Amino acid sequence: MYSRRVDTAERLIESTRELLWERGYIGTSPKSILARAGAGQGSMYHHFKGKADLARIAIDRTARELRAEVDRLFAGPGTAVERITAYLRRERDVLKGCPIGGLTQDSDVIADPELRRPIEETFQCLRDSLAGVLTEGRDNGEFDPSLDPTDTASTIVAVLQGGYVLARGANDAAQFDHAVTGILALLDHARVRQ
Amino acid sequence: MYSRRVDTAERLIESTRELLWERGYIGTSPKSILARAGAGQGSMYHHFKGKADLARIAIDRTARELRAEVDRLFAGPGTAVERITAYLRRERDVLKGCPIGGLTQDSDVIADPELRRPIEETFQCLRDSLAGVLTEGRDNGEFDPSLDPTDTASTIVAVLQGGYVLARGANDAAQFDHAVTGILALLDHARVRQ
DNA sequence: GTCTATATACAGATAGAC
DNA sequence: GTCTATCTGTATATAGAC
Repeated sequence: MYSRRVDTAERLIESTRELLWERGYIGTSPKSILARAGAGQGSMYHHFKGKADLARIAIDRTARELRAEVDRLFAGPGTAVERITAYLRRERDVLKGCPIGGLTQDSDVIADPELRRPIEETFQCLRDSLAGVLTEGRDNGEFDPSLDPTDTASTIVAVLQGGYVLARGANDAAQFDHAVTGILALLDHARVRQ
Repeated sequence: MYSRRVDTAERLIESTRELLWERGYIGTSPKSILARAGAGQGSMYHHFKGKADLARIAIDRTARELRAEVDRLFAGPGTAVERITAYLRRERDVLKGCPIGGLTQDSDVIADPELRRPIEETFQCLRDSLAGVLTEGRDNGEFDPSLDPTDTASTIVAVLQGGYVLARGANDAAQFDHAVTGILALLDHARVRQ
């Protein structure tokens, strides 16, 4: 039987995940991680090689969680438009930004292939899921045959990520919603009418 | 007659602009600014109150430049789609990211109204320009009357900002182009055919 | 495993000489 | 106006006691 108390390594990883989301990689110090986890220097360097190692594990976990949620949401029922709408309109803390997309602005993350890879894989996963749904929709007559599923999927992911950027820039979550409303309206124009 | 040699304050501002673009606000130290400008501590604190003051002036200038270019590009001739295409396809160093949009990920920037304001104003300016062009296009019959110019403008700015995010995440500028191609195709579906 | 002590370098700013 | 010296605190990591 495992201890009911969450162990120190686990608390360090979770604290790192929160801080990476709030402050980015450059802005997250080992000291702040230790303070949040309630641990001492020794614990961190016992369980992990250092800041980069801990960050890699934290980012990996966040990316895996996001991909799992994408898989779950797109596996559901509904037309292409319905599933895309559900994904774009799903509840989220817009002003916190995307825990994965936000890291792309961090030059130390982008420069380190170990840190960047989970980000790339997450975008790839999301794009693939969207492209799959769009292809389905096109092939069963929901969309105009001229619609390109992969380019359109890229556009939808970009609207999502750009929506976070606009919202944070204006300190107003509604900016995200406007961008989503706009892309859904445009997608509607690409639908085949009977 | 002014000295031909660019003065120290000017070099400090330009160095700060570059570093903010490359490393963000948190990641830019006074030391790195001084090294790039070839100046000593004393010069910086003589001309500016400190890092935040210098950053504010640098961000203001970058934002103003961007807005001026937006005004210039949208004042040109052409249909709505042509002008929007020209803006989205204009040459840019995609992998460096947007010098304004990238700052939205920086929590210290977003938390300081003085630093955030020029970002908000720049997005507002871009959205207004796009909305103006889209309204024109809708009113002269280029677009379907059901097209909402302001939501669509938000979407286009989001695609732009999100395109940078995707490109940096994949370390591949083509990701930006895919997203742009997708939104232009969707806009085409909203056009009125004769 | 976890703690505290310690080490080197840098962040960010001030003081005062020239 | 610009420089160097100096200051307090933090970043990141290692050492070694318990």
